[in-house]
Amino acid sequence: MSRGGSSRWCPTQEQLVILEEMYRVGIRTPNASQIQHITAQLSFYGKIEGKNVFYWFQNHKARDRQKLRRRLNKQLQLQQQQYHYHQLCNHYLHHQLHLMNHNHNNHHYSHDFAMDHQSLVTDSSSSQHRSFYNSGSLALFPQGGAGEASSKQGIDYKWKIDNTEEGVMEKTMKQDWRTKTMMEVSPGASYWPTRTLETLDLFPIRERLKQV
Amino acid sequence: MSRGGSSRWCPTQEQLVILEEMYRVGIRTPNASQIQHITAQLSFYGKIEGKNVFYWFQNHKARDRQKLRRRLNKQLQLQQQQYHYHQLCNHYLHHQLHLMNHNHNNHHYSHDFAMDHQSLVTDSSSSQHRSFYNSGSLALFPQGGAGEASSKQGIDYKWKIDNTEEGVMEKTMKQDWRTKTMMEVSPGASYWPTRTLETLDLFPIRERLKQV
DNA sequence: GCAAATTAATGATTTATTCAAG
DNA sequence: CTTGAATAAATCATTAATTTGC
Repeated sequence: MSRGGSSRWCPTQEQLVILEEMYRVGIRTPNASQIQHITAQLSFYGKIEGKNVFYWFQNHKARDRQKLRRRLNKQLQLQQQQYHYHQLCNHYLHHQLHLMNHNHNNHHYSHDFAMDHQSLVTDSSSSQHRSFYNSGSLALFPQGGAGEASSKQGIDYKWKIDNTEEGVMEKTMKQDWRTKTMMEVSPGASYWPTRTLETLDLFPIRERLKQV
Repeated sequence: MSRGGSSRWCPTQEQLVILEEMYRVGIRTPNASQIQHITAQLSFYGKIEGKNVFYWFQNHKARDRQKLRRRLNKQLQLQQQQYHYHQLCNHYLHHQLHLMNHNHNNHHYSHDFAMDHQSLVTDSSSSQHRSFYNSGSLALFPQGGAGEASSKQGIDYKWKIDNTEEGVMEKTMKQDWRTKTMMEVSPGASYWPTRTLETLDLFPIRERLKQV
């Protein structure tokens, strides 16, 4: 835009201060009448339109969230980086020992901890080492050589997960896995929860509540 | 269910520890094959089915979010309660003074700060006092008696906002202000953003990027 | 100092996702 | 399952900060 003013609203400092204050005390998505009020009042301090107020709250909210998310992600990454291999090992061992002492009612353990410990870093078939710290991925399960229990089911999978941040995680996993599952899984496995026949909800027990 | 076991899966502590660890490092919504792997591996520690794994992640994720939200709400509430009236006053005054000194390029101020300060607590027409702290609401704007600038636009609104928590706020504001606004606002005001004609995006300049 | 060049902020739009009603 | 309202996310675009070479 050439004549008149600039092509976009440029809030005066007073307007900004007040908007920020309103945001701080909780306003996030003002409705029409609120926007009208705000606009009217802020016009005291300079040219302003309703859309400016609307957009300002939209953007401020979004960028607040963004900042928060970035902080959290950075923190997570740090935590995970600082979580060195031997700490994980110790943690795992500790739990195993603990459980050894307290949870003997259901199961018997035929494997030894040296094996478990080893399996955290070593691929038993290839002897290729990867540390959690360097690879950014993590092997959680004991692998192979566990005798009866393990061989009974032929468990030999290696389980690796990407150590990516939450945001990406959430994004890439948004698919209806249930339909996918039905295609992928061998039909014999009673894998999927047996659903009761869908009946119409003629008389809902109670109204759907918003979670807080 | 009476014979066999209990009617629902009761995770062993090992299973729980591993599930929690997997959750901690980022797994949220495992897909079919992931669930198969997890189930197979966890069956080493006790009876378990795929649906158990599926439901566990579903529930854990949901309850995590819930917890987070509650914490945030509580914090917000606390912050707002601790924000005493006189602090707000000082803050406001401070900014006004600051702006007095640094922002004279755009506007002229014909009202004095004693008035502004006063207006924070006093309704000029009724002399009835309310503190922010006691009423849970907040008056941000100078009121009346501002001479030229104010009378020029006939600004005399009193602006009060509910000091409720985020959740409630969000609830009551769910309406498209744009359509509403068009109905409510006097037609003369160039209030709504002038949209350029929409053209089809036949050849997107570049792929859409994900935010990090 | 200062003005072009570069970068960071942020106002404005568009696109995608979510949620619920029909 | 479809649709509409509402909102969040992503992106575009302009302005302010900042840097840089003189």
